[in-house]
Amino acid sequence: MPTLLRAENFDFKYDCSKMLLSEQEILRRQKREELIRMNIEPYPTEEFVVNAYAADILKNYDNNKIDYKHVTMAGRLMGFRIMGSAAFAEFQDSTGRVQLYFRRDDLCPGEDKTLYNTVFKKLLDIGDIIGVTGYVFTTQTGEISVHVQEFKILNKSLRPLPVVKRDEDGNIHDGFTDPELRYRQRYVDLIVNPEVRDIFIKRARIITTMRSYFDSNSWLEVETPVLQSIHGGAAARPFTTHHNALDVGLYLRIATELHLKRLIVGGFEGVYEFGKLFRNEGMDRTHNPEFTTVELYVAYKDYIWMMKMTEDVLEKVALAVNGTTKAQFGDLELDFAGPYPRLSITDAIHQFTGLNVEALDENAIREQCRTWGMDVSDSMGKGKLIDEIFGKKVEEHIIQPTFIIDHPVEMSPLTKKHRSKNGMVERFELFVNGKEIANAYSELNDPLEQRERFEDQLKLKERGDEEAMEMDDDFLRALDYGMPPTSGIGIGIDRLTMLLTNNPSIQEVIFFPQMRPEKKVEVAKESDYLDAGVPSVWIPALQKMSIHTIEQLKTANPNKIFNDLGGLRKKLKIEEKMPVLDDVKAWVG
RNA sequence: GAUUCCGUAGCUCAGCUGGUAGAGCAAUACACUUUUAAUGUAUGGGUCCUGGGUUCGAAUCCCAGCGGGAUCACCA
Repeated sequence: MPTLLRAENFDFKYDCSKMLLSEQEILRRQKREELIRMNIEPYPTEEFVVNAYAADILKNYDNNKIDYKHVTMAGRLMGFRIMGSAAFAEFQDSTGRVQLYFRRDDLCPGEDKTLYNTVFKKLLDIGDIIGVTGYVFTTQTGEISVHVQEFKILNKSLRPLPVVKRDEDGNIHDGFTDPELRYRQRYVDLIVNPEVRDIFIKRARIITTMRSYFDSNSWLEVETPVLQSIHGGAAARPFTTHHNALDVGLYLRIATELHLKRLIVGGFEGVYEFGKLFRNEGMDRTHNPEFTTVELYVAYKDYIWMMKMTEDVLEKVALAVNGTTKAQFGDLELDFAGPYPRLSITDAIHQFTGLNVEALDENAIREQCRTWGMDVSDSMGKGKLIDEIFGKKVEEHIIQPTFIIDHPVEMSPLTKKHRSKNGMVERFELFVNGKEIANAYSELNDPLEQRERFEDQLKLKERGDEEAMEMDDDFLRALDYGMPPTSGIGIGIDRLTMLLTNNPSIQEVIFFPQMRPEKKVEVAKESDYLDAGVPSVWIPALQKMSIHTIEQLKTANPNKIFNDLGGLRKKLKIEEKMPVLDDVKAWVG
């Protein structure tokens, strides 16, 4: 064993990305080697058959002790309390944690106590994955535990996990909390922060609940292209990419709308798609460049029907996720039980600002905006101004689920004109907690009017509006054949998940939110130093001087290296006699 | 994109007006047969984000850069 503890093997100084290893990482690599020397495979290939899970044991053992006389489990070691010839360990599987009890003389009934004294006590670490066989019992202090009779290493972990401690009241003592580390290394976050798992389990439940609701109505789940030569269906800046074989530029989709409506033309009565959309815009706590929506289109319906559908499905989703239609969000209690209030955009403005935009002309509204200090230009029409006022003055006040309906036509190029309100369209947006989470229309299906609306968009594009839609001739061709009257809706899955899991940040509900790439500094290997002419005995001394790259070595002052070498030779107990100054100059080159 | 705060051991964080780099957990060694975040004793562990500058001397002050958080702008 003593050899194990000397971190002198240079092969273990770097990880796979050539970063320098910490003391603990080197030690774990040496433990791995030691296991191999003892003919214990640290990474076994064969299946390990499990017949019990932590959550099940904790829940059912007290009422059904017979069934837990012989359990086999697999999971990760999360902590040890060793006391001589007996020990407790924290064990975590996919369902939760249970305590393991190890006793030397049970594991090693004969003379040879190596399995307990060496393999268990010395060679296992927090983070290792093991399989255990034993029986469930209750300790004197009343904790349901598994008395381990056999264990098998399933994976030796080479990197120390953060150790998060929780006391009886659930207080966290050493949290793994740095958002950057948590998002970049979500796997670690998931291992040590169980509440993070719960968010994603709820997210999955939101999706499966919606899917089964849609399926129960015989609407068809479909998939449409992500790579598109024309991006449409929303106002947003797209990502661009390139297809080599066709040698054409392509966009990543910003919406699924136009393809789904083509499928309604094709004769499906209802189609829906869960999928990623990509928008090349700013990132913040409510925006990720790729995000998930579901869009649903149902023929022979209008937006009034769609409001009822929305209330119904969201109520079911909230119930499925939290067991109640109410959802706690910060200090707020949101209630997803329908029906939700319906407020026209103009009434909403009147209610929250006192301004009656319907009675005023464009100029009067623009003046009012300027008195409020809003940044508005003369090119903005009445519709755009109404939209701006709503965004600046009203949106944030709408907390409980509310349908904002009947938007100005300028802002809605794919929406049918309102059946009775001039200049308006049949559209609703569902606002919750001041944020839009769904957007729906009575879909525009008059091909000629749709062409005019696209042409209006092109004019905006010519004036520099990067978000304006492009003309989509194939979509218009489809409408020429005839699309039944249809209502469609898009729901933001990420934002809905935020609301139902009480998370103010979208990064918390996306496994791997977009981050700037990590910059890695490649550290020189032993051979790199040797190539530069440095004898291997002096390499640790150079590393101690913080010369970790050959570039650093080449730009260093040889006199300083020479001087420091003298001191480090003593400190590192290097027996070799000192090189001469000219040798050092040769290393630097 | 703008403003602002932060970056110190594997993790969470101290480190004041510049003077030899600290704690808890984790790790290592020894002791310990029922512990509940936390047994005892001892030990090891650092590119103080990077690069410049000021200074006799910089984790600390100044400048620039990199990364992240928050707020705002755009957007869903």
